[in-house]
Amino acid sequence: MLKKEKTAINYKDLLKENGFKNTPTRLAILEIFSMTDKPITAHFIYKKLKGEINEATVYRTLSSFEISGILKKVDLRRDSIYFELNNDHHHHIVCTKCGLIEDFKESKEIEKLLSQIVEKSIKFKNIKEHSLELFGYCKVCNQ
Amino acid sequence: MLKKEKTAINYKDLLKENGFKNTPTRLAILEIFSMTDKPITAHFIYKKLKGEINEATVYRTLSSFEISGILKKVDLRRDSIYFELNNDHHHHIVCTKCGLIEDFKESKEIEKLLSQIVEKSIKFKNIKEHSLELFGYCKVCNQ
DNA sequence: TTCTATTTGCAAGTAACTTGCATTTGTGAT
DNA sequence: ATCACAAATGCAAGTTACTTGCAAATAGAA
Repeated sequence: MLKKEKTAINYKDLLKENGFKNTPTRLAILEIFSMTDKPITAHFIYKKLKGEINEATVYRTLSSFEISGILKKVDLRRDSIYFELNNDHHHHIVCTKCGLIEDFKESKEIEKLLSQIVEKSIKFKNIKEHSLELFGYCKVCNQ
Repeated sequence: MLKKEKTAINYKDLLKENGFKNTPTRLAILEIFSMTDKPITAHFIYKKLKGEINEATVYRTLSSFEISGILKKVDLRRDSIYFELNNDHHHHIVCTKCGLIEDFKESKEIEKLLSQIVEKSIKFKNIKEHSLELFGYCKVCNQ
């Protein structure tokens, strides 16, 4: 198992705020997310912490972090589900050939147009989130 | 196995255009898609045709239809992948509680804003498609 | 009708999680 | 500091959704 270590950012409080116990496993997982600027999979985290953590624990942790809102699920049309820190709202452009990911921020205009769609909806009232991902070839793969 | 039957719409030509042989299985699957106005899963199709078709064949057929462009994959954040006919471009509002789906058409404005995002991208050139799904509670589940 | 590549059925295999249960550990109360 | 207990973890087995290998069947061309 992992040993307790000090972390730069205060993840202890983040865990506490969300009703989680402050364990080395959870700190280590949050560390990896903070060091990685693109969405990652459970398996990626498992490999990074291999020997120090059980894969089932990774899945369980990611799942509870997602429910509490610390993490966000991202579907990149690949084999498995990706997660990223849920601290700034953005979307992705994904190369379906090599897997390259580029982030983009949603403009105020798009946000406004989406909320208009919800207002016009007959059956829906409470829209919490949305996915918006672009798929295609990056400049390298497009050659 | 399924017997050959006449279908109202000419799926025979659709299959031929896409280089597929005209089999009862494929016609039956296309029938189900044309009768169903929302995205469906491989398992849904299998149940509809139970006893007349093998589940592996359903998966194989959906996969090749998706590659050829007859069908479109939709990720509705549920257990399995959904498919729908790829004949008119639209998106979905999904109730994460009961699974209710409402379609919406993308406005010209959104389309324009998305293409501006691609133009501004440094790493990407050839964007083929995008996902845009809204998630939340429908009016019934929101109570 | 015959030939052949494609399609299908069947069964086994795989990848990505999930779950049950025993053990360990963090945390608040004493 | 110690205790008590719920929460967290490890391990192994289970599940689900899908995939693959291969032999048999069949659509479509000749």
